[in-house]
Amino acid sequence: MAVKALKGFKDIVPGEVETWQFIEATARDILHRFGCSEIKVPILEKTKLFKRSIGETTDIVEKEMYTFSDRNGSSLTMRPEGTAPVLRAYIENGLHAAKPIQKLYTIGPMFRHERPQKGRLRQFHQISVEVLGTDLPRVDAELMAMAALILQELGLSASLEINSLGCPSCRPDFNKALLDFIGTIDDLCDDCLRRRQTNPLRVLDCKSANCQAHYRNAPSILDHLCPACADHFSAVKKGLDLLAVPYAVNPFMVRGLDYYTRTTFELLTTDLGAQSTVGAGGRYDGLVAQLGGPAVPGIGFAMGMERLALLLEEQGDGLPEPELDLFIAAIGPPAQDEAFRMSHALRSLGLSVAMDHQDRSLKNQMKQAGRAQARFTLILGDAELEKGEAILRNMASHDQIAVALGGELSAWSLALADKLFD
RNA sequence: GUGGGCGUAGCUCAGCUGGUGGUAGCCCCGGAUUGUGGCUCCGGAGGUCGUGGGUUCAAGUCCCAUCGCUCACCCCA
Repeated sequence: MAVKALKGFKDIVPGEVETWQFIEATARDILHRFGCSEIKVPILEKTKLFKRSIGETTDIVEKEMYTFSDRNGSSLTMRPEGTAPVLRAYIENGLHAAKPIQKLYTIGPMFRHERPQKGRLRQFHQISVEVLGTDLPRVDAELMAMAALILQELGLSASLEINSLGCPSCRPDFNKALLDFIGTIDDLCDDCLRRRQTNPLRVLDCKSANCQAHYRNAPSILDHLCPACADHFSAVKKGLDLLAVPYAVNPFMVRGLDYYTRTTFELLTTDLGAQSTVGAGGRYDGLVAQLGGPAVPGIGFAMGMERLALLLEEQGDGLPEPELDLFIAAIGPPAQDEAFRMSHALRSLGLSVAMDHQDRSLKNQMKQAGRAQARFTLILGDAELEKGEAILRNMASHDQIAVALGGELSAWSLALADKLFD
């Protein structure tokens, strides 16, 4: 049996990769419009980094990380998310000193050992953005508006939900109120009983109809925000209103990582099977300091590229086929030699050129040219070599003209080739 | 970690209560057109029926095991 890829690890093959390139190019373009700079960070980090940032008791850290020992015995982990490595790099390279506000993005693979399903893989890819050095609410609004714009320019629709998780000074109040409330319910489902211990907030997300009926009266985090957090949240909403970005407030929204403070948000869709989140993020004002850096606030989000690609299949218009400038159809060994030389010369001039090296029939080669979406085909056989000119065929119009070998051809450009047919 | 569905050609899939693997579609090659593509027609190539065992005169089909894929739960991008 041939060796196959690991479970949850996927190849992105020609025919699919064009979608990925489109996603990446679109995202990069928009990110740059908003003043973001790319940063490339390693895929392997010390395990400690993720335990400290994501949280020891989160599912990611407890059971989903690809962690193993290096040859010297130190514990390494393949990054399960992008924020921690980027913040580590930000601190390590002194980027806070280089610029008061850093807007950084990174694109690449993340790894989580989960059971794969639609829209979820063990190696998946994220576009991950971090804005460091400011806690102005408008930055939050701007970041969400940017995320929404990326989806919009990809031709995708998703809804934005926002919430505030408060800060270390107001969240404990809410946690206590929530736990008190849960304590009054006597028929929680098994999942919720477990969640009550591990992450009380998460019960509010329960899919059981019975539980949901109870939670309708649950305390809302938004009623427990301290004045500073409440002000921040209303300023964020005002910012979104000013930019005319539609959103819904969801006080029950929960995030899976421990480091979030204040603003959190998700971009949701119903077109991804059981997965509904295409992108998500939030503010993490204590995290940089917690990782040993300066006490600067930050906010970020990530979008799942597999999920974007799935959505493009569901909602998108399809991508244009790549074109080929020229196919050279050569008949017979002498013509093939000449065509071989020509193909390289023309590629050196900037044209995309294809030819066949297998001595196939002209008919077959024309077929290949058609399949490859060639704009022009150059036909070259013994007769043409003798005359010193080849036949240039415009594939769309079927017009053909004779062109001198070594003359027009050597000076070809795309524009010239079109003009030759006037 | 738990549960459901599915493994037949490179891809998408037929194959009924066991009885010789499909003129199937796409793709590929050749021909119709001695040197001119996308359409059409004709011909051809391509298979350890996931793997191992069992039942049977006979297994793609039934049974067991195993591996893989997939969807869902948990959780998440």
